[in-house]
Amino acid sequence: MQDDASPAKAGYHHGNLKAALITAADEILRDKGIEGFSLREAARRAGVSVGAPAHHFGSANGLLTEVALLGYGSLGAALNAVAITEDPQEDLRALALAYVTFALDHPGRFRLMFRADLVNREDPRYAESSTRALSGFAAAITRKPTSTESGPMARIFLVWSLVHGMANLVLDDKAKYLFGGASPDAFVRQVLPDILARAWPSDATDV
Amino acid sequence: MQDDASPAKAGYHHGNLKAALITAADEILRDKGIEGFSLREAARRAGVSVGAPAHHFGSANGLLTEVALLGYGSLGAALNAVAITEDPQEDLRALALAYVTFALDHPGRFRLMFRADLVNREDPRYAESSTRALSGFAAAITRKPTSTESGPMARIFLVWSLVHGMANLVLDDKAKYLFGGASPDAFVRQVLPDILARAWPSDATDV
DNA sequence: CGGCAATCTGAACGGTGTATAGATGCAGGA
DNA sequence: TCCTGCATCTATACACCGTTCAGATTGCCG
Repeated sequence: MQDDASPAKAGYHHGNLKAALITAADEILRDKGIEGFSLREAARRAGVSVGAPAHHFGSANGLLTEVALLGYGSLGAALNAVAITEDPQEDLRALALAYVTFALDHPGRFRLMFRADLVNREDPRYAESSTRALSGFAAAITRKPTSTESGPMARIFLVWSLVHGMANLVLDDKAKYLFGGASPDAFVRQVLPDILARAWPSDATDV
Repeated sequence: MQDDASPAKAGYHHGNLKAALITAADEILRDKGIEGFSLREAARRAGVSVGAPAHHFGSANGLLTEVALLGYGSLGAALNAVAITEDPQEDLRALALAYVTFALDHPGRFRLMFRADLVNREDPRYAESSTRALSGFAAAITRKPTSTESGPMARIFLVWSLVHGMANLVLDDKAKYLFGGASPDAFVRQVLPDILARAWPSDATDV
């Protein structure tokens, strides 16, 4: 993605503006978060005029949709990088940690991915991209024996809710009200693993 | 709050502008959501010039902080309205349902309450207001026996994460990818109670 | 009843997204 | 090789936004 951003040729025609704008937008998200994003700054970083992005993306929504799709790709990669063990509970703990870590490492991307007002979910790639990102969770949950007769969707929803809630609370710096003034990063590294180990012990049979 | 908004006197001086602006802002959140809010429109709805709010709140941040504090008050009221039974698990299910229902009934307020960039958390009333709102959860969790030796803070964090994650996923219309195209409202009324019953059965001893 | 301080106005500045008319230059056909 | 069509990009304009500030207004207190 980095290389795609370099102009194929300098001059009136950028040569690779679409990719350059996507990269620029992603970098703004990294630098200033989702609230610091502006279409004009993306154009500025790509070295083009304010109206140029409209031709490729129609609107800011169109550009951010592309970034969100990349975001789901990177989340999926982060989750798939978690080694699969023979203990589904262990896998769930590792996936949960990876999920929260991703949110903390890429807060801009993560927040964008869930913003229905900024991302065009009608894009046919959206459902596929977001579903694939969570396929690791789905697999671990289906592999995991359960004592309840809950359907797989209900179980996925519960697990997803838990990790998504943890990610959001930590990202919004709400955990500090419960665990002292520890930084979000320290919390995830030092406290969260313990919490997960007790939430999903390897000998449990819940959900 | 509604009555506080009516001007004590018409004329150059509004008479009760501070309360009127808070009401106007809350109504904008109800009508157009957090992204549709603007300080200028709040001034417009209160029938006052664009610079008037600055005197009372300093900035948009200051006004929204007041609205967020009211929001935590209304969330606390919604949670405290849940009847306390002799079954802590039953209480947790009712609280969870109330939490998600509140988020769905007041999406603008709910989203604002967790926006660190829009709300001044240094305000001394903030910590008190948000802690009190969740006191019902804390009480139910402390009353609930557990088989693990997790600390109360860890247990609160887990429960809060679960309900907060559910609220956010439903609010962001993500549940539909798991449970067909059911509207968020229908999901909360028809599907969620079942899910909660299986997540926190009355005879369980987890978390 | 006079003056002070709180309150509010109105205009200005720099920022935003979007629309549109016109300039530019690449690519492919004659 | 020329040249024409079309995709691409520029520049400008418009309507918003938050914040600031000098000045007008008025309630209130001495």
